[in-house]
Amino acid sequence: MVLQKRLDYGFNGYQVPPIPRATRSVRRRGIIRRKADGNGTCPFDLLATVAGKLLGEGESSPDSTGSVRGKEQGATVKDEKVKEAEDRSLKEKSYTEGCYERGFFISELVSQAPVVNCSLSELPHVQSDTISRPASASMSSDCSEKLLFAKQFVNGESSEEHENFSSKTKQEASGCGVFSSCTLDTENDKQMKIELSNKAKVSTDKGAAISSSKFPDIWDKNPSTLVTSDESVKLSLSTYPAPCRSFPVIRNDVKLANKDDDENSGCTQPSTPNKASGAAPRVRDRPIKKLLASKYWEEKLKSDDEGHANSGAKTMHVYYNRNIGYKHQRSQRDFPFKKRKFFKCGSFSNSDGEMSTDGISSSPTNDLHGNASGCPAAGTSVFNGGRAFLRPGDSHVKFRIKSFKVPELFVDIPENATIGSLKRTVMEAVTAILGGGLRIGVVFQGKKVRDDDKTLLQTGISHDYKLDALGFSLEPNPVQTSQPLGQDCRSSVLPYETPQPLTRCPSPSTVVHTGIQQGISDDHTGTSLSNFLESDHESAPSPHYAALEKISANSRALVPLTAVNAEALSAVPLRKPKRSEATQRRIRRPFSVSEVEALVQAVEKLGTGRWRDVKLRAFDNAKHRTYVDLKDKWKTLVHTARISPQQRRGEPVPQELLDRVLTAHAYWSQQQAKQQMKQPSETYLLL
DNA sequence: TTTAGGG
DNA sequence: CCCTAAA
Repeated sequence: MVLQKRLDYGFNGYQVPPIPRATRSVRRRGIIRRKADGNGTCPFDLLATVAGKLLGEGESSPDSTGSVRGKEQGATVKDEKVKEAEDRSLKEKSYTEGCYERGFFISELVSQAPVVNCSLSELPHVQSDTISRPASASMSSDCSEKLLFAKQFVNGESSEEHENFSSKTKQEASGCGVFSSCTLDTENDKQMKIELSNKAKVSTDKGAAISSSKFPDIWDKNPSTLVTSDESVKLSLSTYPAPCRSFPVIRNDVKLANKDDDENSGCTQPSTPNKASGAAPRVRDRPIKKLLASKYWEEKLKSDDEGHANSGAKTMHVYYNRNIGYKHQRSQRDFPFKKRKFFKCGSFSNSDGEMSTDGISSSPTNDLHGNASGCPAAGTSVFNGGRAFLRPGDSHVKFRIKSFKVPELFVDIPENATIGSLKRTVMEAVTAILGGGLRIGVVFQGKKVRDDDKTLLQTGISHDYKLDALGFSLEPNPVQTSQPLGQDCRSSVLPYETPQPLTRCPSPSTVVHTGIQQGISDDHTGTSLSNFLESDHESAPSPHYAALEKISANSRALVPLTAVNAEALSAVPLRKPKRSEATQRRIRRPFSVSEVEALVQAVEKLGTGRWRDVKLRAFDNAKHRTYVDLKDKWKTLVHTARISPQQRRGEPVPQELLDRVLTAHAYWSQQQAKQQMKQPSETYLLL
């Protein structure tokens, strides 16, 4: 029985570390400089820049070594330490600072003991204050079973929410209840679920409308484990930030700019009581590679304390990365990660305070407020506070994006899976999300800026713009298949410009970490990513992917099952737009006459429709010729044979061969037709 | 993974 | 050649 148990983890949001870490490359720094002048960059460029940094950076530096805390801890379930970590994470998340919390809370409820509160309180990272609320909420539900509940709260809701917080939490708790229903009700069943989500509450409650039934997919595969109850769904929806996520923006900090390192960066909010916030920052910085490594987490965790790695001081110039790696999306179901269907608009913004120049986190409340503004009922998801500074004489507007949040993830993993596998699973999920394609949305003064051609100046984004006025959001690509919810919410958002290829986030790990940690850094920025689930990491060109893949590979050994769902917001697929370098088109290699002959000969013998055999027979050693290539070549040969010699291009193919092509084609077509005749007849007979 | 087709 | 739906 035990073995059978699974854990579902829903991570609502991971935060993506602030993009940049100052340390090494520019990219790390979150700072982006843009010209403010009219001629300068347009919003679109800005977006691209942001996205590029986020996604594009392939490698992140892994400096950190230490222990990772954030996520891992959260993830790790083992021992009390683990619990603590979870708690921590919870706290952090709960920390209201910025957004509510983006973190997740993970509480493990072990048999009947509603330990939650304690755990929360205990959470190391978090200052007790921040978290308590959420924690309580989650805590409230006791689950006899082990219940891991991690949630991020995202909120951008207004202050009201803030007040309501407790109530909300409760609700969420109830949401847990859902789980609980699974778990609690059936005490016998042991299930462990972890749900991490950033849920931003969506003012628009389409969510309500959404019933679990509508989104069965997510869970369906493992019904037992998954939470299907409507309530849960609702909750999540409600919580969820809409598809559009907003995140805090960036502030231009001169000061920050100067700093390099993680720790230094003003981003960190060390000062603030909320540790959670602090934690987040750390995460961000880490390079992806490290992230990958299991150690990665730990390191981050360690780093957290001290440093928040924040984006470095140096200003970065934006660059666009075009890495786009991704491949085809697999069906959602197949994909290990489950997507979350709904996305509403969730938005959360960070409060200004957080955004504060120094990187000082703002008080939670502030955040909330900020959020509120950020996510209007209307549903604009995005929001954030950002500041732009303009130095006199400087026509550039600098932005510093502290972090983007990664939207929730769902992980379904067996109870007996190892912590390591859990970590990997999460990592994979995160990776998938990031790899799915994102696009950036810009919100300025409460409105989405859709005109990519406008300059920053024209838009009003210049040195003197106000802090909260500018926000960026990560939006999922519309491409994704399912996005039932997401669409609704924000389809409006989508309309943005076409996505450009974004580079990948520098460090996935970071993201994750953050996530775990919880909304730590969020304060500033919340981002929502949409995720897709693309299964193929392979395709991903960027280094990240490589790293990721490794991870995943490793993890696989350990983890049997994982289902993660990423949600997709509505959005445009980033990747699609352009194929980044990563996915280069294979070089064109015209077939030589000899190859054509070999092909013709093989087809004459084997017939069409057996391309694999043809490949094996005639091109077994031609690694670059795939059976698809052979098939395509045959197709073109047939076409070539049918057209007049004058219309043919390229290296001329002996007419003799072309004749054979036509002959063989006709023959095999006939054969095929005969087969068809028989089959159908049988079918008819049956009918 | 292959096949089959459209792009 | 690429991309995908189907199988």
